[in-house]
Amino acid sequence: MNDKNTAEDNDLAHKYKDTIDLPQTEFPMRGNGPVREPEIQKFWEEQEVYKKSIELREKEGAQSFILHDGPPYLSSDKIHIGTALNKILKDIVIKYKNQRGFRTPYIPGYDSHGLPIENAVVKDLKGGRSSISIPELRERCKDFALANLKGQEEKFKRLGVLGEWDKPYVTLDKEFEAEQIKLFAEMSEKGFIYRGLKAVQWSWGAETALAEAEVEYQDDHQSPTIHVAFKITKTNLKQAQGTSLVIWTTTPWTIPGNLAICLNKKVDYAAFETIQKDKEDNHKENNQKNLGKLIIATELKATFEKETNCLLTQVGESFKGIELEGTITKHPLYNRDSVIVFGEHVTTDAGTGCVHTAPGHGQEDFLVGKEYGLEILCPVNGQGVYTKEALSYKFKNSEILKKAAEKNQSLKQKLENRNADYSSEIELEGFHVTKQANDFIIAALEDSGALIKLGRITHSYPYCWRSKTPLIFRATEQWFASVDGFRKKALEEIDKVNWIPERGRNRIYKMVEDRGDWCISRQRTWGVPIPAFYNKNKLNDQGNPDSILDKEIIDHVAKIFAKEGSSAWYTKDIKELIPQSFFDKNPKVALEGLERETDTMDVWFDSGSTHRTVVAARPELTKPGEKFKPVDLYLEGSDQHRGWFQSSLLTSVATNGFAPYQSVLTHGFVMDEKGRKMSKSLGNVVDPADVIEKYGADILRLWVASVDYSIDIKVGDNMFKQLSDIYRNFRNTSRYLLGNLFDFDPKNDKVAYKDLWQVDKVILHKLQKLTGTLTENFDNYQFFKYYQVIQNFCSVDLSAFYFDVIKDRLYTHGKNSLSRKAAQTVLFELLSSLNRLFVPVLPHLSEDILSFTSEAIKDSYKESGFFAKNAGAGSSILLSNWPSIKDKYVNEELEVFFSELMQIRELAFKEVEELRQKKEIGKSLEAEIIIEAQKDKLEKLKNIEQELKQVFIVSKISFIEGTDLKLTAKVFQGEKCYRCWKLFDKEEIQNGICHTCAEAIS
RNA sequence: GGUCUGGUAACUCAACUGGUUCAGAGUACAUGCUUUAUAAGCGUGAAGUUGCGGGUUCAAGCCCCGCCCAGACUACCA
Repeated sequence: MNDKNTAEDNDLAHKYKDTIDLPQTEFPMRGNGPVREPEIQKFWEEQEVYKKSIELREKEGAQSFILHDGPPYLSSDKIHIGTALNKILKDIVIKYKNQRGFRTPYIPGYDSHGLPIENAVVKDLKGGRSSISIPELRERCKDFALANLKGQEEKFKRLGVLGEWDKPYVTLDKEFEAEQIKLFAEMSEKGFIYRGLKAVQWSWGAETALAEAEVEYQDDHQSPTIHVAFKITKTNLKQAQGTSLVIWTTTPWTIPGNLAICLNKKVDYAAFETIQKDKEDNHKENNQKNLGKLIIATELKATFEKETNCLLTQVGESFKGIELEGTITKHPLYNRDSVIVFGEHVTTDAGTGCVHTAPGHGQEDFLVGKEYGLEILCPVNGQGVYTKEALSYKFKNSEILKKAAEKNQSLKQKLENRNADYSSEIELEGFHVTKQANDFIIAALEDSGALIKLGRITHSYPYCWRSKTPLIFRATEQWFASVDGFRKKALEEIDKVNWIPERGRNRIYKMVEDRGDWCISRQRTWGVPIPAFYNKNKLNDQGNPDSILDKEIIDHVAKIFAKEGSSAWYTKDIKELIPQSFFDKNPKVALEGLERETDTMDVWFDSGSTHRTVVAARPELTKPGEKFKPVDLYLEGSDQHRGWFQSSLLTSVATNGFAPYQSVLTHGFVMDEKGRKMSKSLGNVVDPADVIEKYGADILRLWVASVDYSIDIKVGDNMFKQLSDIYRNFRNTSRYLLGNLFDFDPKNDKVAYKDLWQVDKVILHKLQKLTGTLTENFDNYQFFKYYQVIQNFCSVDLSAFYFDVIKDRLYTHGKNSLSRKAAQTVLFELLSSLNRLFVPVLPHLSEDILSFTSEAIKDSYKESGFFAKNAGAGSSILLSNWPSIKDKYVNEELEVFFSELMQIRELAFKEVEELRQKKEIGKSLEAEIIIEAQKDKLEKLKNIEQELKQVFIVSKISFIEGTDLKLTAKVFQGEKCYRCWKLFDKEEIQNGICHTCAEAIS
């Protein structure tokens, strides 16, 4: 081991230290994103980089690449990590495509109408929603939405997302609304819009019908369960005479709507003599009750006995359900028939095999009711309260009702408010279905003797996503888009779209194939009004005023909306909303008999119409002189298969006849580090704002680029810590490049390819390959491959290999030596490429790198195609071109040479490491490597002896001819050059330094 | 409940249509070196029963069946 710490050592080392060419740069080692990024973003804004990025490409005559933004919802001014992911993915695509020379307008959008906003606003109203007028309420909703828009916009910008932030699209824009109802009119013209009665999922909490998307199921819903006997009053089947059918239901409040009992034609039924044991009274002798003969499905006998505490004894032959055709029973509460019908949905999984059927209160019931021509009776209003049609009931035993009222205070209250005597005839009108009606009906059934058993069940039940109240089924009149009218075309179009990943195609295909008609109307205030009128003087089949949906009127209204916004619908006189020409053409319609529609459109219709209201309407998004065509890309979370992708597809196919997009890319959902869903209760929610505050936006963007977004995406602090390390590696790689290029002027210093060393050529080759791979990865939207590949290049090829190997040349060979300039030539190519390759994912880092790049190098960029044409001096890195592959640097042969070299290097390092472990050496320059190899191989290696020493970072290599390749290392007993630190034979050192060094400083 | 997707080292990803040897990289970790990228850099090392259990095959991380876990979508039990 050489002595290191003598005074002489220090003197000499100090003497020569100033003569070596160490890297020089101010580029900070740490990114300090939280502070530095906002500065960079300010620079982008001041430079109007977004605007320039479009204009420069336009001047080049570029093709457009249109990524149409799906609008996030404005219910909050914060953004979710999933939204951040989405926006960053979009921005990566846009930035990349722009670098590739495309004209890439990006117009951010916002979804501003709908229930959640309305609810939030109403919640803050002191006097409730009725305390202010509709236009006032709408005004507040608008303010609320726009305030949130400001908040979200700020956060999106902070992500480094570039776009038309000054002119985003918002679904509440006047022009947007005007175009939207025109689109609606067009669908109506084509016969795709109709008004119909439907059993819809109804939220009494929100007083509206809900779209499928707005329904959520709760698993722990508790319901009462009742077994109820319906006396048969007329039947042709002998076994059924003098018996009752038993139904089972979990919604007692639907009993007033009962019009039928549904059986399965093929299921076996039988009448049973039924004895019920009274549980509480079972010591007494008299603890049994004879319930008479009851009919249920035979298969359910045991279940029934258990559930109702009964003992069943079959009477007579069993029979198929079909044999009860024509049978009539009596409603247990009213003097009304309940007829027997049949349906396939009746199973023997649960209940009694006899299904209580209220056509106004259930999907299946509704369909069966229609099939059998039953009245669609729905005695419940929008608030979930019985109407007059629910009739009345008089208790024989008023004690039963009294007891029920004691248990249910709200029922008691209701009864007392009415001053009702418990024994009088009680109108059901005014009872709320879940709050009072259930208990009342149960009591009434008990009183009438029809109630066999009351129980409780915990099951999953649909709830309103906003008001969190249980849903009911209600048959109501609604506006629909008839998907049947264009389903076939829509499916054809799905197959023409490029779905990324491919399975997205199957998903949306099946959804569109199976879906029913699209219920478009919402009984809400905050939305685009459905531009329809009702004629009180003409009634439809349901006895309701006839509806008018007329293109001429809508076009007229659209003009008003375009000028004043859609609130005009509520503030203007009807007279102003309808053009005179309409009355001229329809002389039978009188103005006095008309009422305006109060429903608004489903918000999915708002966003689903953006291909018309935004893409076709904004000149930036259509190429000058070009007709509207499907945009290149929609990019959203996979939940949008049922949402935006579908609503956009449907409205576009219905009106344009084609899909609004050529490609659709979907990403998965963001989970926590363990792959669990994020939820407030688990406390595992990652807030993008926190990440930015702690690590900066580039780290967040790097995370986006590092994960396979096609499946579930995990996120957590550990990941960000690791990403920071990778980021630091990128940063230090850049810092090394900048530092060692401080004196390099590409104009004068570039070294010809033939004068480069082998390792230089290898790296240039690898850089070309890297560029090729990354281009491919981006073209295929495989960002995580980009991340892996570029990371590997920076740490393995550069940091651990090339940068280490060329240090001796850079630092000691002399400022203007060919070998130093050769290495710098490569570093220059690396800087020029990497700086731009970082852009899509790490724009801030890229800008930072450029700003610390020497003027000489920046000058050379101007003419080299580094930037978009005409980008001008002081340009942002965001105006750069994606690096292209330089064929002159591609050299496949070197690839083989390189991998061999790396293998040998590995062997050498292992040997050297052994010496180090034995404490015989410190740095590898203190070692000598002895290579033993076959003659021809040995010759090859001998030829590049100088280079090999650099590659192994040792001071000497000896060659011995042998059979197999073998490397050994030993301590090199030489003298140290105090300038370059390599060891030499004693006689080669003069004044403490070697010949080469002496030459370098002479 | 149904359909679909995924499960490879602590983390992010590899392993072409089943086939070169103990399933590979990077990061993290351990450890040594360096003080000439220095709040940096380099070397070396350990780390995986490829979710579990069967099966097909000369051969399975990859194909088949079952199960477990996670997620998404969809439906709803009257």
